[in-house]
Amino acid sequence: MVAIVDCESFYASCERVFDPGLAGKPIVVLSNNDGCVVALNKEAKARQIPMGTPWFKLETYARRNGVIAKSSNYELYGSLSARVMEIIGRYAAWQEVYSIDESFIGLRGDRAELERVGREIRAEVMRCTGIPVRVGIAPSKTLAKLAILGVKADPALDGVCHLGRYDQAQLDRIMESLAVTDLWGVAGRTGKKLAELAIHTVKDLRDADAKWIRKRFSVVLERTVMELRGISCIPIEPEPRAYKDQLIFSRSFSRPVSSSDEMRQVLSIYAQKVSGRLRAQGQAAAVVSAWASTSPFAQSGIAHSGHIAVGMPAHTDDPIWIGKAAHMLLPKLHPEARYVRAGVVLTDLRPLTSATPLDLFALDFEGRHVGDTLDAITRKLGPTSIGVGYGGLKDAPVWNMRREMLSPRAMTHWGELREVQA
DNA sequence: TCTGGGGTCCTAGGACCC
DNA sequence: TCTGGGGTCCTAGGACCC
Repeated sequence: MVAIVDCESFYASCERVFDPGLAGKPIVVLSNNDGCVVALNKEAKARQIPMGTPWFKLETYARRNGVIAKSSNYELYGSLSARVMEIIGRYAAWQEVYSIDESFIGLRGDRAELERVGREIRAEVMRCTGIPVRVGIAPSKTLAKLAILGVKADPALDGVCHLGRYDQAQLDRIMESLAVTDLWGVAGRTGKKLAELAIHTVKDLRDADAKWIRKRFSVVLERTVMELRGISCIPIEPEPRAYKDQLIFSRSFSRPVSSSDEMRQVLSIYAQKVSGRLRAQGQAAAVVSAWASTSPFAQSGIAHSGHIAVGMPAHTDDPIWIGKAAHMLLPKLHPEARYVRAGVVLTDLRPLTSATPLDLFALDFEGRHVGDTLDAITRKLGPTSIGVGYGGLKDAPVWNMRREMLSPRAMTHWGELREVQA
């Protein structure tokens, strides 16, 4: 059987672990730049605050109604996540860490046994970390995800749902009551297309002709149909990937950027950031893409987004070359548009060892180890201590990220530990 | 004034080959 | 009246996830 263990309102729960005074209060966690709501605990959900609400629209309401807002503290969430995942892993032969707050695991045993293990996981994760988790158990990943919906809907389940507790008639009723878009893997676009074909509920989809679904949609949705019938066909990936297929560094600016000089600087900095991640993976990239776009919410002004993809003559991890490639975006941008976001993307990645280029094609800066030197300096003096070329200019238009409600990094920095008086 | 960031997988269609 | 067939590789874009 497949089980999914997912953390309840993970970011909000992390905040609460180190600030017990927050217990019972509505908490929202904000995206970078304190832009919009990316997580809510159940008290905040009960106040009908929608996910994605921009903070500037919520701020007044929040202050008046005792809603606590927190800037996102990924360092804290990441370290707590690692601990939670390690504990979950003790209970299973294999484990796929699916996201920062979810893990698939494989379990064996009869229903009673699996429900007992589920409760044990829940209790142990709570005891060791203070994070509440839910457990959904079923024959396939999609159904395990569905079982989690059961946990959310029925408090009597006390956090653990083995789908086998329902007989066929009950299961039919449950599936009939759920919209297809409640399913893992079915979002709005597909939902709309399905609705045109009179498929509205999970049960409708389960009972649809799988081959026909494949023809009209894709093999992906066909797999969902099979999984709903209890036939597991989305494989488990126990081994974390050694490498990413692509690396992205993208950020919104703290104010719009129009001038070419400023954008050149932004692209240089982003290129240096993403090339740092590349070197951390021990990889080199052959394609550099860059993009910039204006605000989709702007009421006036020029709406524009530009993007380029540049093939490199050889695989490289050099921040200077990657920066130069990213600069090729500049002529594609509109001189009067106010850009609010940009990104640099690296694809066609290879491990550095097998990327050794022929000397003939080696790039000029290769062998000078500019990247390694940058890495060494930033490790010692911090991420803003040095940059090359335009990325080295002070007063960058992008770095004053707003994080006005940031909690301490209580798991990873000595100076920010939580103090307790006995 | 102020609306996130980083990924994966699949498919259609074009380029190219013989 | 008439212009092949079969295949691979690559990429852009769509859809989805958290």
